[in-house]
Amino acid sequence: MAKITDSRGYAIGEMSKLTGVNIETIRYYERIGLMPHPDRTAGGNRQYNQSQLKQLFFIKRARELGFSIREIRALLAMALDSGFTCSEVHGMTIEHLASVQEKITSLQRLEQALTRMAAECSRGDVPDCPILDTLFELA
Amino acid sequence: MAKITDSRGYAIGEMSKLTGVNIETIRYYERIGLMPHPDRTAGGNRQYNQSQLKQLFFIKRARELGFSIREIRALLAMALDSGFTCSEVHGMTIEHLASVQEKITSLQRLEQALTRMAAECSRGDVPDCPILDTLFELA
DNA sequence: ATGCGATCTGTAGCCACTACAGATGCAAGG
DNA sequence: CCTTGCATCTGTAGTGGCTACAGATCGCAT
Repeated sequence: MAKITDSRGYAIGEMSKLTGVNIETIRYYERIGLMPHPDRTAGGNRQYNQSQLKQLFFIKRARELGFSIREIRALLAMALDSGFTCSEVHGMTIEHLASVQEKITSLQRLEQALTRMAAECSRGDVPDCPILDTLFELA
Repeated sequence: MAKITDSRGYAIGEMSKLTGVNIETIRYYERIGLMPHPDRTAGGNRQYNQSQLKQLFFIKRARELGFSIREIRALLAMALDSGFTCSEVHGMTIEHLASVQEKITSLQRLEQALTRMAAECSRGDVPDCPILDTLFELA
């Protein structure tokens, strides 16, 4: 049984390269308690283990899915304590999905408004612009 | 010719009610130079005029369209100086539109991923969850 | 004159990072 | 063993776009 992956742990730079999370951000996650305090070398450098690497991947992926830090904290608590239930996780996911869908809808409204405004514009070299007129109309 | 609207100017609270912009936010806009310094009463309260009201409406609308403060600064500069051209405004609008569309696309990708994850979930009362499994997979 | 809501200034907090400065750690080459 | 030079350390401040106070003052109606 050779110790392959866990032999000496990962320095913060390796963690960063492996996960794509910025070094400063990793330290930030530790500061706010999203990542645990890792071991230190004699000189004081951080040394991470395999499970901490997994956790950072987890956070990275959840962030990419648009979960907030607060939500990730909850997801992690569920993932690490064994007392969670799958339906709780499902609930959080559905809730988050709804907020993503809301954002999409409101951005699509913006898109339409902007498209309409741009279409009305002559693009000429004149200082008279229907886009600015629209913005300046008193409601 | 009765002085109706401009008679004594608007207090900040009126500005807020008329435009829907928070009082603190109006002061913030002044601090960062997005709104001009208005006149003051003898006692020091802000008194806004009609054109400042128009400007605040402008800002409000542009924010609702998702323009950043920096972009609004540029739009305002164009709107207030007469040296701007319509095609410049058009350009900014198109650029902003593109960034809105990018956001929509990326949110739609999130939406799909979340929907897929949620669908795989049994929602059971068990501590074994494909959603967390997905997040925990090493890439 | 008084009461009370509106407004004042100034500062700190929010989120999720990012960007330094200045001091060390660590590993490889000479 | 020593230097070199990159990696990492801590701590603080800045970003955007507000929001939320605290404690003082204004202004208007009674």
